[in-house]
Amino acid sequence: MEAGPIGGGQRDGQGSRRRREIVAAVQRLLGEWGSAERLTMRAVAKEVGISAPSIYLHFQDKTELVWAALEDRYGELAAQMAAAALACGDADPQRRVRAQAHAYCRFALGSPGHYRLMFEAYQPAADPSRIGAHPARHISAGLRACLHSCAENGFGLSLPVEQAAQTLWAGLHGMVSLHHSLYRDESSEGLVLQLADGLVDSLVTRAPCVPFRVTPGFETEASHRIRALRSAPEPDGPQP
Amino acid sequence: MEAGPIGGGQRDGQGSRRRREIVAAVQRLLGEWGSAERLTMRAVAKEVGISAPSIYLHFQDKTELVWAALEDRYGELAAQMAAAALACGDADPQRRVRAQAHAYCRFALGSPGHYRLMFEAYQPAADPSRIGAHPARHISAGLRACLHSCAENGFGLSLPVEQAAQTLWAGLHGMVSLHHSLYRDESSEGLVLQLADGLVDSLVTRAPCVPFRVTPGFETEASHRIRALRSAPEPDGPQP
DNA sequence: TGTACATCAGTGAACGCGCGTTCACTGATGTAC
DNA sequence: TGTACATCAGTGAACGCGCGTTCACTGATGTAC
Repeated sequence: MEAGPIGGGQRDGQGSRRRREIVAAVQRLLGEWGSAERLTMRAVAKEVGISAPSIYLHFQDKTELVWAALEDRYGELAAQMAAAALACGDADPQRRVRAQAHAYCRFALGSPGHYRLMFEAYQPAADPSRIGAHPARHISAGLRACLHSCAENGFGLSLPVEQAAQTLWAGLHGMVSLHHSLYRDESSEGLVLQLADGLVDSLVTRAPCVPFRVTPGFETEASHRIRALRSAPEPDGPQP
Repeated sequence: MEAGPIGGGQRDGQGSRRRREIVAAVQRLLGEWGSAERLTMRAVAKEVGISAPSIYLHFQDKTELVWAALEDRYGELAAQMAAAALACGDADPQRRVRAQAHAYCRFALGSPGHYRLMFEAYQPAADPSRIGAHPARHISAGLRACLHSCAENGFGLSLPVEQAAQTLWAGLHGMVSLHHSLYRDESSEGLVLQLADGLVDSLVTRAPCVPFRVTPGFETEASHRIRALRSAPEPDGPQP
C-alpha cells in the first residue's frame, strides 16, 4: 500500500505510520466507549481497517499496544492542567489550583475510557522496571507546585503542602471515580466541578487565620515517606 | 447428602443451606484475592466442593450470585462505621467522624476484592428497579449524620454539611482507590489513615473561626440537587 | 411389608462464544546482476 | 532490458483457552397405596 524507501518498509524513529494509525484507533475506541472492556485486538483491527494479526507486526502484544496508547494520555492530562493554570495568568494562585482541578475533572469526565484505564490499573505495567515510577504519579506534581506557590503567596493551607497535594489528588480522583461508577447518568459535570471547588477551598484558605493543623509527626516522618513513594518501595506503616 | 423434610429439599426462607455455603465461598474468594477478575462460576464451585452447574440450582445467573454476596457487605461496612462511631462514646463529634473515616478505610484496605466490586461497578445491577437507590449511596449517610452533629456542637465545617459529606466520601474513596490501583505494595494502612485524618481536619475545624465558605448558589440549588440524586435521575448541570 | 412413583440436589459432558495469539502463505516492491 | 531473489506488510484460517450456561441423566430420599 505504502511506497517506502526500502522494500516497502517505512520506519521513522518512533514507529511506522501504520503503528501510529493503530494507536490512534485505540484512542478513538477508548474515547467512544466509556470503558476498556470491549477493547479487543479484533476491535482495534476493525477500527483501523486491517486484520487482527497485522497488529502484531507493530506491537509485541496487547499490553504494549495499550501502554503505547496510554502513555501520551498522561502527558496530555498534565499538559491540559498546566495550560489551565497558565490561562489564569499570574493572578490569585488559589484560582490556579482551581483551574488545575477543573482541568483534571474535565479530562476524567470527558474521557472516561482513558481515565479508568490510566488510574484503575486494569492493565499490568508493560515495563516492569517502571514500577515505582508509574506515570500517573507525575500528575500530582502540578498540583503540588501550585499549592506550594499558594503557601508562598500568603494563602493558608489546612495541611502541609505535600499532604495537601496528595489529599487534593485523591479527592478529585474519588469524585470522578464515583461519578463514573455510580452517578454516571445522573450527576453532571457542573456538580463535580462544584465539589472540586469546595475541596480546593477547604485546603486553601484565603487567609491563614487558622494555624497549620499538622498531623502530629506527619511533616517529620510521613512526608518523607510520601516523597520516598515516588522512587522506592517501603515496608509497613507506623500506625498499626 | 442432606435429609430434608420433603423429598430431600431444605428451604428456610432466605434459601437453602447450600445457597449460604455458596455465598460464603464467594466471600472467601473475594477476601483471598484482591480483585474479582478470577471470580468464575467454576472457581466458586471448586471452593464449595461441588460442580459448577450445581450453582444454578440456587442462583439464576452469575449476577444474582455476586449481588447476593455483595448485598450484605454494604450492610457490614455501614455497621462497622456505626460501631466505630459508637465506640467513641458521646465525646468529641470530630473524633466520631475520624473513627468513621478510619472504619471506612480499614474495610476498603482489608477487603479490596469486596470493596472494588462494591464501588467500581464491574457488575451490573441485578435488579434494574434498584437503579437510583444503589446501596453504595447509603454509606455516606453515616458520615453526613456525624458531620451534622459536628455542626450542631460548635464545630466549624469548611463546607455545607451536604457538600462536606460528599467531599469526605469522595476523598476517602479516592485515597483507598489510589492505594489499591497504584500504591498497593508500597503504601501502608497507616499512611492512608493519616491522609484521611488530614481530610477530616480540613473539613471539620475545631472552632468556626473562618466563616462558612459557601460556594455561591450551592446551598440554594446544588444541595437540593444532591439530595435529589438519592431518589431520582436529573438533567444536565448548571455550569457548562 | 413391598412396590411404584414423585421430587430434587447434583453431575459429566458439551455447547457456543470471544479472546489473544500463531502460522503458513500471498503479493507488492525494490535490488542485484 | 529481463530475470531471479530479498524484504516485508498483510491475510485467512486456525489453535488453545476459559468463560457462562445448558442438558440429559443419576441417585438418594420420601410418599402413596
